[in-house]
Amino acid sequence: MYIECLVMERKSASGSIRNKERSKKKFLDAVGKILKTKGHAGLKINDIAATAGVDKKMIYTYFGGMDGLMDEYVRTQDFWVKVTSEEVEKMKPNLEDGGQEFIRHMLLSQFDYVYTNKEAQKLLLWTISEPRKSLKKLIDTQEENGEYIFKLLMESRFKDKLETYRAIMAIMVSGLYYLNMFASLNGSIFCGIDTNTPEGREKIKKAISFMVDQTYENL
Amino acid sequence: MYIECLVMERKSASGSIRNKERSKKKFLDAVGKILKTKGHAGLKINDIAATAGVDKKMIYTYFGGMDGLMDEYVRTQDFWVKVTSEEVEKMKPNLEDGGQEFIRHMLLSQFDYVYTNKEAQKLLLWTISEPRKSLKKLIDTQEENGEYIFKLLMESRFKDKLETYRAIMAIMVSGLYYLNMFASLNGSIFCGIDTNTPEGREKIKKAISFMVDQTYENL
DNA sequence: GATATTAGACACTGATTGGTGTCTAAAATA
DNA sequence: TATTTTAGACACCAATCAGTGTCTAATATC
Repeated sequence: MYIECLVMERKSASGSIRNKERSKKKFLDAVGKILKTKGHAGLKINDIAATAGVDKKMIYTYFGGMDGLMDEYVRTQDFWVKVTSEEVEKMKPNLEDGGQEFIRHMLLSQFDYVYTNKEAQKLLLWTISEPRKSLKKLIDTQEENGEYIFKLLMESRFKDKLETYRAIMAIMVSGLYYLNMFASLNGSIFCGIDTNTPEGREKIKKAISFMVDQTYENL
Repeated sequence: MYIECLVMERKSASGSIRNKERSKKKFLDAVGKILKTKGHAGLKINDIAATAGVDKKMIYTYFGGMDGLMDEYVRTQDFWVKVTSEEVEKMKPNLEDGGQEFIRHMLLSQFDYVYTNKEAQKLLLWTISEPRKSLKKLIDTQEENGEYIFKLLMESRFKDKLETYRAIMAIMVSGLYYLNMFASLNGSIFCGIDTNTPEGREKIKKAISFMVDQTYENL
């Protein structure tokens, strides 16, 4: 009987009306859409089902419930993980500068990327709002990726100063994260800089560039 | 009739069993307590009433509803507004350095303050999670306060470079905000720095101090 | 002390939430 | 083609949510 069960396992429906994989994708897309517009707090199971246009019951059968769906959604996101791995290849030729131009370029493009990508912004906000295994895993993966870059590009250049270098990067990266999240909500002026105007953003970029240079020249 | 209404206005109850002001305070305290533990998303009217030990109906009669209560709560918070105004007095004697020591001290103490004060942390998170008039007003007040300091201490020192100085401060302040919120949730290691250990925090402080010095020396 | 007012206890409504049971028809299997 | 499986439509439940009406007893006013 058990063997039969295994043998009899049938393929998922792949018709034009009933299609498991297509419906799963619809759910995952709905999560993305709602996250982008309402943030993680707006991820209610009824809304997701309505947005996907598929019965909510399927969320339980496919993903085991909301948590499973959220986790699977988060697992499909890797945003800047791939961005950076593309960039790191592009930048490899001139790595004799200890990664100075690479890190400058990365910080500046990250700053704009998070600004334009609302989904990434809400995901970022999610990670500091709610403890969740899959979010932690996402962060850990990013962290590993970053570690690879630190080891590859900066370790030999900064040696015993590497820890301070790391701390400086931590402040800058989290600073640009926060500024972008701040910009799109309760007022955009922070320390007198309007992070929603091109002029304001240019000032931030200038500051980032200055700080990178100072770090490479004087640390 | 109208005149009579005005004249007849009686004092609020101030007995030991029924006491308007005491109950209002209980509500405001309950908001603080729930915000600290569950964050702004946990601010449900039933929970607040239960925590306060006062009937939820009173929230409507006293504050006009949840929004009114939240707004009044936010209005009572002024956290670092007073911190900085105390500090600015203390630091006034040696303002010939263009505010270098003042800003160093402010950033470092801000970093620890946000770390230990969960309520401030959740309030900060609130401001980048939900648009709300009273939150915007709180931010604007802070911004005015900061503007006063910039004008007083840094303007004459940095002159046409003031805008870049502002941008650097914006990055550092928001960086330390984000790092603290990050630390208390989905993993504490950011760029290889563990912001939950004294060693990790010391590294961040060293970096802050370095960046302040570089700014004052080379901007 | 008598009267008017109001703090607050309690019960209730309707909307929204997450979650499940049942039935049908589409699609896979034999 | 006949049979089995399952996608998914629909109805339903219990819990939780915000908000309101009613009644009583504590308090203020006279």
